[in-house]
Amino acid sequence: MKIATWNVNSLTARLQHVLDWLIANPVDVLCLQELKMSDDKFPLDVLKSAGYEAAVFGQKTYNGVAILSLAPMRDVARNIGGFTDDQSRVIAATVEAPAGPLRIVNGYFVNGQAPGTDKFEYKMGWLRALREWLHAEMAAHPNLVLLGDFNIAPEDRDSFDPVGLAETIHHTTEEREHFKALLQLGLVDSFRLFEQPEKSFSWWDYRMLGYQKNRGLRIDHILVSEPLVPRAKGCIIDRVPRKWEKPSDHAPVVLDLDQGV
DNA sequence: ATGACTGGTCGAACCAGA
Repeated sequence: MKIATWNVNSLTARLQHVLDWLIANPVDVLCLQELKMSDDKFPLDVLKSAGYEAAVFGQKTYNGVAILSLAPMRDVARNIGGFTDDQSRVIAATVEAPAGPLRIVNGYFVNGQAPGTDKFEYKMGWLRALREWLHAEMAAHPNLVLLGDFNIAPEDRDSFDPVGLAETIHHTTEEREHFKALLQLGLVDSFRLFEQPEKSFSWWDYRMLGYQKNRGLRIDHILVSEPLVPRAKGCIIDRVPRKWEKPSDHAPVVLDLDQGV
């Protein structure tokens, strides 16, 4: 089965791209971020016609996340348990897969703007709360996938300019420590389980020909809990829709998960 | 050095993204 994540930068602007991409890539689960729409605007019907159930946690103008799934979902949870947040950034659901239930946790992590700002402090508090909540979530759900737009480039090789951008947003030691702390919970960065091209990125700035010059960052990730590691068959970044007209600035990331034995 | 693009909200220039 395949599980994907894609920050679409407005589902209103990108609905046709999502539908076109799903026809070419009929993944079992697609996690979306930055819907930029309230729940009542969510295109449930058209996605249903495409074969997908949806669990939605929208927000007007900013943020907003959703899980699309071919199989029914249950136990849908919104935002980080025990953490009060007026921004819609996390949705979780359990998907019944052939090899047993999978807990899907879809996050649109805080951007954080720049170290020293209020937004950066919000990012740090948010990441701390996420980790604490995930600790319990993983105990309850051994087969767990944490995926989405992390807004963290975990290592220097995940940035087009690690020296020039050292200790700037997405590259700070503090953010990277938070990423490592997620791994220490028992999660594995599935992309790095496999050999990958150098300069693999999932986001490119719209400005200054960012994509054409491959000036990007790898900030969209799919982490899997340890029991799922032997089932991971591949993880790729699909740059194709980034070349379409009026693209999202992010590309989808796709994990191929074996059915298991 | 700062700007650059893009989407949303408006109903003109913002904010926010990364």
